[in-house]
Amino acid sequence: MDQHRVTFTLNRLVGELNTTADRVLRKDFGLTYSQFLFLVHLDSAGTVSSSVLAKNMGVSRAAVSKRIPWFTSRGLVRSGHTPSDNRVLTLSATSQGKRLVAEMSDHLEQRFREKFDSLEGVDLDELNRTLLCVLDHFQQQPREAAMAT
Amino acid sequence: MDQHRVTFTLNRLVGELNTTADRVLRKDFGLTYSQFLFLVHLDSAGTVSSSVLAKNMGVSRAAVSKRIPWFTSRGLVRSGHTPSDNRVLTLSATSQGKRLVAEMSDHLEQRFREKFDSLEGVDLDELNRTLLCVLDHFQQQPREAAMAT
DNA sequence: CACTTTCTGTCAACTAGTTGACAGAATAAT
DNA sequence: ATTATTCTGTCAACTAGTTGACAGAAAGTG
Repeated sequence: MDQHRVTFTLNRLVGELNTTADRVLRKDFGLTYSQFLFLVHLDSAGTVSSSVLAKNMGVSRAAVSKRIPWFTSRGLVRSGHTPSDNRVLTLSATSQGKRLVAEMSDHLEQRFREKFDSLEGVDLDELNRTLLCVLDHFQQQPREAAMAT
Repeated sequence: MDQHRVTFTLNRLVGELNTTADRVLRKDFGLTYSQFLFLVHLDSAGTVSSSVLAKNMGVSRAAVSKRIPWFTSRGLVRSGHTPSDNRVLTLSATSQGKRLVAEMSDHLEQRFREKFDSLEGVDLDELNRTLLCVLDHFQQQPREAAMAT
C-alpha cells in the first residue's frame, strides 16, 4: 500500500477537480458537470448514434437513452431517426446547445487558468503528456485476453 | 477546451485504473474496489466513529451507515457503541478484515508493479509528488468563502 | 437547573448509473 | 428466400450514492 498510492492521489485530485467544476457550473449555468460532459462529447462528435455516444462517454447505452429527453426538452440536443437505418437514433447538439457548451468551456477554462497561473514549478502541459503516456502504456496491456486464443 | 484537457486526461486515467483494480479484486477476492477502499480506510484509521470514517472517505454519513451490515455480517468489521458517548458507533476492522485488506493490497500492488516496471521515461514517485503539489495548490484556494466575513 | 445548540446515526425519497432481457431492423449465411 | 446473427434503443429491476428530516445524546449557556 505504498507504491500504488499514486492511484489514491489521482483519485483525490480528480474528485476535487470535478467537485469544483460541478459547483461552478451549477452556480453560473444551472447545469451539472456531467451534463456539461454530455454536451461536450456530443458537440465534439458532431452527429452520432446513441450507442456511439455511449461508447465515447464510457457509459452504457441505457444511461444515454434515459438522459436524452432532458436535453431535447430544453432545446439543447436534437434527436431523430435516419432514413438509412431505422434503428439508430441520431443525436446532435442544437445551435443553442453548441453556444452553451462553448460558454461553459470558456468559463471553466478561465477559472482553471486563474487558479493555476500562480502555480510555479509544475508544467501542466508536461503533466498532461506524462499522464497520456501512462494511460497509453496502461491500456495496451490486455495481453492475457488477446493471447488466450 | 484546450487547457483544461488535463482534467479530461486525469478522468480517463483514473477511470481506467479503477476499472482494472475492480476487475482484479472481483475476480481474485470477490470484493469490489469500493469495498476494498472501505476496508483500507477503516484499517488505516484504526478505530473510528461512523461519521469520521465518512469524512475520511469523502462520502455522506448515510452512505457509510448503509454499508456497515454488509461488512459486519461477513466478519470483516466490528461495530459497537462506546460507553463514553452513546451516540457514536465505533467501527474497526476485525483481524480477518485486516488480513484480507493486506492480501488485497499486496495483490494489487504486485499487479501494478508488473504493469509499470516496463514503463521507461516516467518516474511514478515524481509523478505522485507533482500531483500532490497540484492538489495542495488547488485546495488552498477557497478564499472567496474564507474572506466573505 | 432549564434551555438551546450541536452532533450522532438512521430513515425515506430521490438520482444516475448498472445489467439483463426484449422487440424490431439490418445484415450475413445457406 | 428463409434463417440466423448482430446491432439498435428501451424497459424493468437493481445498486450505491445523494439530500433533508428526524430523535436522541452530549455539551454549552443563561
